[in-house]
Amino acid sequence: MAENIREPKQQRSIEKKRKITEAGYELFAEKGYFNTNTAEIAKRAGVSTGIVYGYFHDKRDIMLDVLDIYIGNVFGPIIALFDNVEGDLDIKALASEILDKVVETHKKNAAIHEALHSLTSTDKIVDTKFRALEGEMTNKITDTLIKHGYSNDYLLERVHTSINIFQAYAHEAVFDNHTYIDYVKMREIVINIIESLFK
Amino acid sequence: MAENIREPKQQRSIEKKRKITEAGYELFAEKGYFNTNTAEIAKRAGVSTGIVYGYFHDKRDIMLDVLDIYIGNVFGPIIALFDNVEGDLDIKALASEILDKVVETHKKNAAIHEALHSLTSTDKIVDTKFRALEGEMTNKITDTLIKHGYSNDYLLERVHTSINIFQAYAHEAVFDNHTYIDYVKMREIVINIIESLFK
Amino acid sequence: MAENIREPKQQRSIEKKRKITEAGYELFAEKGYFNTNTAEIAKRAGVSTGIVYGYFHDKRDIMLDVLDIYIGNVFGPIIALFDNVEGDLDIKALASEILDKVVETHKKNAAIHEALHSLTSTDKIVDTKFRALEGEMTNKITDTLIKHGYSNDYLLERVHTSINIFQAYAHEAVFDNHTYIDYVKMREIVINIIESLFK
Amino acid sequence: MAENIREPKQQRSIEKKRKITEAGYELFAEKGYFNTNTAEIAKRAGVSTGIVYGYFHDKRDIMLDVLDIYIGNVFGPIIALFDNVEGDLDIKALASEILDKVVETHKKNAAIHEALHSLTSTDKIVDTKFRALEGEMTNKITDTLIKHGYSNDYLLERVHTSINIFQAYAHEAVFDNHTYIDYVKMREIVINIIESLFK
DNA sequence: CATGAATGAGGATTCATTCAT
DNA sequence: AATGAATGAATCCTCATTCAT
Repeated sequence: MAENIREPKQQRSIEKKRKITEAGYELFAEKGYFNTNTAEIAKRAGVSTGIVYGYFHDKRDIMLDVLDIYIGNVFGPIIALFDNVEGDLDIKALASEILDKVVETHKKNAAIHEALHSLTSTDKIVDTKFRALEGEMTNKITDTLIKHGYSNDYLLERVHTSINIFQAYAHEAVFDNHTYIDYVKMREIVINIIESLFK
Repeated sequence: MAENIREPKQQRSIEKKRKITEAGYELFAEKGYFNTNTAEIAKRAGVSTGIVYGYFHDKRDIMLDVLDIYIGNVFGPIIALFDNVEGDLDIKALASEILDKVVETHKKNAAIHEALHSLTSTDKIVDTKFRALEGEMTNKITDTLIKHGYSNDYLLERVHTSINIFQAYAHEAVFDNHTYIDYVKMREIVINIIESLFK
Repeated sequence: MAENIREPKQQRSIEKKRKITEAGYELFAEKGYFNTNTAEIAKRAGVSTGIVYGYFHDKRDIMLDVLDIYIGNVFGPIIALFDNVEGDLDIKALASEILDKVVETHKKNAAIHEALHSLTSTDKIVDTKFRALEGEMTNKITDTLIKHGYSNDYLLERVHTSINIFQAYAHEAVFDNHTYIDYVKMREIVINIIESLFK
Repeated sequence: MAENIREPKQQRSIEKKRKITEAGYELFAEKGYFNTNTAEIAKRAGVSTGIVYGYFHDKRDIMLDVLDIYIGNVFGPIIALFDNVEGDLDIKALASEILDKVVETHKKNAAIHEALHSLTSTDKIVDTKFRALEGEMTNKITDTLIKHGYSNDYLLERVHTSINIFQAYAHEAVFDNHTYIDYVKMREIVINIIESLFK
C-alpha cells in the first residue's frame, strides 16, 4: 500500500539508483518506453527486479527520472555556451556555435528524446517538463542577448523561432533523413536565416 | 501463423475495413498506440474482435493503414494548394496561404501525428514513410516553384527548411505551448523568414 | 481500464462461469481465500487464467459470487424447513428438526464458512452480507412462529439467541472439537434450552 | 534455512521481542494476517526488518506468539474471576458477572480474535490452541463450581454450552450487528438461560 | 545483535491472437 | 465472413526471507 521509497543517501545506494536510471535511459532509447519491461531494466542495471521498487514507485517513476537526466543533458550544454559568451555579440558566430552544439547534443540524445517526447500526449508531467525546458532555453538565450546589449522587438518570438529552426535542422542532420539534401548547404541557409532574424 | 488476409473487394467488406482503420485512427489519436487495445478498436468499429484479424495481420498492420490515411490527410491539402497556384508567383502570399493550411492540417491531425511519429524510432516502415512524406512534399513544392519560373540555388534545401519552419510553427501554434509567446507576431516573423529565404 | 464483464446469457457461458465459481468455492474452502491463487482456480475449473477475467472483475469478485452461493446453501434449507411447518406448533420437535438441519448444513459448509467469514473484518460487503443473512433467518423464523399463532415478548431476541445457540452447537458438533464433551447430551441440553426459551 | 532463533535472555532482547509481538498483534487486529507484511511489523515495532528473523522463524511464528498473548488476554480475566469466587454460589449473579467480563474482554479483543480464528482452518496449531483454550475455560469453570459444592449431571456439557452462549452474545453485543435487536433484553434472556441451565 | 538493502519467486491482471461455432 | 469466447504468455508489482556490512 503506501510505499516507502528509499531516498538513497549513501554512496552505494545513490550509485545503484543511478544504475537503474541509466539502464532505463538506455533501454527506453533503444526500444521505447512501452517495449521495455522492468525486468529488463533490472537486468541491465545488474540488480534484482525487487529492488527497482525500492528506489522507484513504479515504471513511470523511472521514466520521470530518465526525463530529468535527459533535460539536464540537453539544457546543460546550452547553458554552458551562453555563460561563456564574452565581449561584443557576433550573431553569426554565436549562431554557428549554438547550431553545432545543438546538433552534437541531438546526436547523443535523439533516441531518448523520441522515446520520452512521445509520452507527452498521455502524461501530463512529461508534457509540462518538455514545455518548461523550451521556456527556460528561450529565457536563457534572451537574457544573455539583452545582457550583451542586443535589443530588438519581439525578441522572445525571434529567439523561440530560432530554437525551433535549430532543433528541426539538428533532427534532420542527425538522422540524415534525406539523400536529396545537402546538409552542409542547408546549414548555411539556417545560419543565414538566424543572422537575418537578428538583423 | 501468417494467415491469408482478405483484400476486400466487396463494398461491404471495404466499408468494414475502413471502419476498423477509422476506429484505430481515433483511438491511437486519443490514447496512443500502446494504450489502445484491439478489443477497443473492434468495439469502436462496431465489429467483432475476431474479424479484425480477417482484415489485418496484426495490430501493427492497423497502425500502418492508419499511417497511410494520416499521410493522405496531411499531404492532400498541400497538393491541392499547389495544384491551384496560378499566374505569377507571390512568394509572401503563397507562404501565408501554406502556413494557414499547415496550421489547419496540424490542428486536425496533431494527436495522431504524435501517436504515429513516436513509433518512428522502433518501426522501420513508419520511419521510412514519414521520411518519404517529407521528401514528397519537398519535391511537390520545388516542382511547382520551378514550373512557375522561380529559380534559386539550393532550392531543395530552401524548400525543405521552409517546411521544417512551417511545421515547427504549426506545432507551437496548435498546442499554444507557451504563454510568453505572441503567436501572431511569431507568425509574421515566420512569414518574413520564408520571404527572405526566397529573395 | 474500464472492463466489460460478460454477463453470460448462453448456457455454455453460464456453465463456465459456474465452474469457475465452483472451483473458487472448493479452493477457498480447502485453503482459504489468501492461499488460493487465480491460476489454481482456473486450473480447477478447467479454463484458462485469462477467461476468469472475462467473467469476473477480479479475484474478490469470484469470492463475492462464492459468498452468494454459500448464503443460498445455508439459507435455503432453513427456508424449506419453515415453509413446511404445518398445523400446531410443537416447539420441541421443531427445534430438534432445525438443529439437525443446521448441523447438517454446517457439516457441508463449515470450511467455506470459515474462509468467507474471516473476510468480514476487512471487506465491507462480506460483512454486510453476513449480517443480512442472520437478519433474514431471524425474520423468517419469527414470521413463521407468529403465523402459526405463537406469541411472546421479545420474540426477535429469543429467536436470534436461538440461532446463535444452534450455530454454536453445530460448530462444536461438526468439528467434534472436544473429547471431553458428550455431544449427544449436549444436544439434549440445547434442545431443552430452546424449549424453555419459548415456554 | 531453519536458523537458530535467539531465545532472548537479556532484558533488552526480551523487550525487543515483545515489541515485535505487540506490533504484530496490533496490525493483525487492524488489517488481518494476510494484509499485514513483515516490514510493517518491524516498522511499527521500531526495529529493522532483519532482526525480526532473529527472534522469529517466520511470519507465522510471530502470529503464534500473538496467539499466545491473545489467549492470555482472554483466559486471564476469566481465571481471575473464578479465583475470586467466595462463599455460597449465586449462579445468577455469577453469570451476570461473567457475561460482563466476557463482553468486556471481547470488546478489547474482537478484532484480533477474528484475525487469528480465521487461521484455524488452515493452521493446525492455531486450531489446536483455540480448542485447548475452550477446554481450559470449561475445566476451570467446572472445577470452581464443584469446589463450591455445586453438582449436576452433564456439568461439562452445561458449562461448555454456557461458554458458547456467552461468546455468541458477546460477539453480537460488541459489533452491535443488528438494529432490530434490543441487546439489553437479549442480555436478560441469556442470563435466564444460564440460570435455568444450572437450575 | 542489528541494520536495511537486496533477492527472486509468486501473484493478479492484461491483451494480442486464435478458434470453435 | 463473422462472432466473441478462449488462450496463455507477458507484465507490473509485492513481500517473505536472506545477507553483506
